[in-house]
Amino acid sequence: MARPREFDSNLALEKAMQVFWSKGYEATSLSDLLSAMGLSKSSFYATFGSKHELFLATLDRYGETHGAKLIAILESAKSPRRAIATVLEEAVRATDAEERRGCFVNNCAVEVAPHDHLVARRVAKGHARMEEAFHRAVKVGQAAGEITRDQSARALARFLNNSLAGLTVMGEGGTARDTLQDALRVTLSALD
Amino acid sequence: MARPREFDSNLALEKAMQVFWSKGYEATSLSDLLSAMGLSKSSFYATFGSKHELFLATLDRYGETHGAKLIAILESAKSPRRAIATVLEEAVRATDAEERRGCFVNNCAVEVAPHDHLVARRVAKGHARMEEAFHRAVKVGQAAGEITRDQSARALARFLNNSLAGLTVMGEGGTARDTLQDALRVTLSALD
DNA sequence: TCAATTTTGGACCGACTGGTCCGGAATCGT
DNA sequence: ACGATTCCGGACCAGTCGGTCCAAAATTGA
Repeated sequence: MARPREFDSNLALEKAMQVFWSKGYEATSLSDLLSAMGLSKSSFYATFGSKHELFLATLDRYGETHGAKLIAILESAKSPRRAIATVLEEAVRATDAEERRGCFVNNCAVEVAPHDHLVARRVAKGHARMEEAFHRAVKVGQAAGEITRDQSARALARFLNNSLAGLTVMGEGGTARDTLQDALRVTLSALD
Repeated sequence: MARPREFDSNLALEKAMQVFWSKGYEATSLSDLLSAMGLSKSSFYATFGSKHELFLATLDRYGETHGAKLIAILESAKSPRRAIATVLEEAVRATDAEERRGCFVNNCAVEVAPHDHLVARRVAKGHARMEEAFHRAVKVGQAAGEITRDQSARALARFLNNSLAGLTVMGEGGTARDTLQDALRVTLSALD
């Protein structure tokens, strides 16, 4: 019995994430979401509860997709040093996109986290997972002699995470690619 | 002739900046501004034109006050190396404040700049001024032998600017002080 | 004192906000 | 074919949004 739902809720969630990522939380209206997700108000509220709950869900989704992808790169079998460079270069490359929207987690850290502890928790978790991934990569790299042992793996991981956040934010501000590449180059040289 | 204005428009601008800095552009309503600035709607529009024009004015003001302060530190007669450390430490220290609100310019880079080229221009200018200040400090430091000459002063300046942006964003996301200090320490060690 | 000038509070505007609710349509198992 | 169940479009809600406008009050130089 029961009529089956006519929309793919996973797909709708993905669409919603794209909108939030592009426009931010406050600037995204219900009708923005409804038209992007392609469903009616009733279905929206029945399925996702509210704009805020949906937002939390999109943040989670971001972690499971984009976040996981970066982490996978860091854990790839190739040289950890090279993997780290790839991740940072990815942030620089994103600057070329027609639409600069940075990293969803960092956007949330700036716009929403200070006033919303549920968002803050997710942001902190996202950062922590990236730090752990960097940490593992650095440890492997140190063992392989690719990365300096003058600094602890933990400190280097935190440093890399911080530089990555910087790149995404500077990129959103419109900083030229060359400028970011200079910053990236020095960042990587700190691993020597 | 003419009745003199009853409010200090500079003070009102300062109050408005504090509100925008704390809440962001979209989340700040007209009534938030009016009550913080202590003036009526008519005076508001007669003096500042619109919410958006006021926002641009507060961004300019931020550059002339907070931005200039950081630049002054970088140009202080003391050791440039020490001055650079002070500026970065300042970003870490800001994390302790009852309200984490990061750097107004970086907040704008994330929330507004991607969709508003007037804001984007001001953000770019703010970043450029910081880069120049870092650049001068690095050059002096290199001449004094405090800072490595393995990297160009320009690249180091861009690297420092990027790390600073990272610290402010990570701080807003709730990152622990120790974590930021690790990142800071490695950043400074890259100057060796 | 008085006209000129400017500021002021607040009424008012249409549009839109996020959110609720209901009646009809669609699809199921039987 | 039919009752049960679920979905969906859209009417509707009070509140707020940014912004305009005007009449009254206040302060000026003369």
